[in-house]
Amino acid sequence: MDNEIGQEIADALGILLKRTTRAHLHQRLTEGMGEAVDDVTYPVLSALARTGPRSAADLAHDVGVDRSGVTRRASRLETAGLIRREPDPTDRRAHLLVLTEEGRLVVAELRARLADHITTSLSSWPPGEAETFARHLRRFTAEGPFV
Amino acid sequence: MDNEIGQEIADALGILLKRTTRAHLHQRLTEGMGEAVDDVTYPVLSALARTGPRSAADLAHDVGVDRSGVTRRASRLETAGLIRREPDPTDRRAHLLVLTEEGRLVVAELRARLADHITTSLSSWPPGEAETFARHLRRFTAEGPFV
DNA sequence: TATTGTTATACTCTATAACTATA
DNA sequence: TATAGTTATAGAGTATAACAATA
Repeated sequence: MDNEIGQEIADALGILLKRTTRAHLHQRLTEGMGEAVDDVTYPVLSALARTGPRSAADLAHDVGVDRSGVTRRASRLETAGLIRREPDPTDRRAHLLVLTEEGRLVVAELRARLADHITTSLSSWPPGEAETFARHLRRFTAEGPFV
Repeated sequence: MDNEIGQEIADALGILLKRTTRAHLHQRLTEGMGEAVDDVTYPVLSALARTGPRSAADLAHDVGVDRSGVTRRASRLETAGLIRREPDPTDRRAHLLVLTEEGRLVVAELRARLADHITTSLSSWPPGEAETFARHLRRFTAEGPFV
């Protein structure tokens, strides 16, 4: 057997996927953004920022919950003023979830903080290796064992 | 700003850390191992296999829950016959959680399946790049933004 | 006094199943 | 019929706070 590499990656993923990882990271990075922004609601904001206005059913797969879960998260975000619901002009059953201006600012700020945080943690790496790692990690998530 | 790399890694992590990732992966890999083995209880088994018998309070940090959480998971695993509780000879307040023979077999099998699964998904990578990625990922989890 | 394992409690988040409105 | 958003419900998992036993 030659599974050393697989084993090494599996062990590292075990640490990354610990339940507390997301929560701790977000807790540290969401300072001053209000209670509505946490590791549960951020994927909704992030997906809207990445792809533009979407319906709840459409977002469900990206976020990793079903449409009732998207509805609940959207309601929290709407109350906080970070998104708004608009009727879908092409389908009167559906609503589009749209980032408000404040929502856009929050996403931009949190994305910047997260990227900064990661960049800082890579600052001691040899030149070029961080780039290589980023490329590999992207490929791994795109075609890796989770797909 | 030169946060392209940080941003790229952040986006990839967003996919990796999706709530459903762990659950789906485990669901696919725990075929035939009984109901007690899932993404919630596996970290307990895995930590015991890695470090030997431990107390619940001692395991809590590794697993990412508090000691009451370890107790609950341990009770499920004990009922399933995968671990047993033994008195700690050095501290009569504590119990050591110990893998049974069946527990050892389950961990070994699941570790092998996981490593195989990852190795397979990397089989199309250029020679040497998987090794590089594994090394980078280990370093990233050891000293990265989560520490 | 402090820490151990355990349990009861309250809380959060989830999927499922309903419901109404529209395709 | 099927799918949209929403809501009530039940289930799983958690942290917190208690408890008795031991350090």
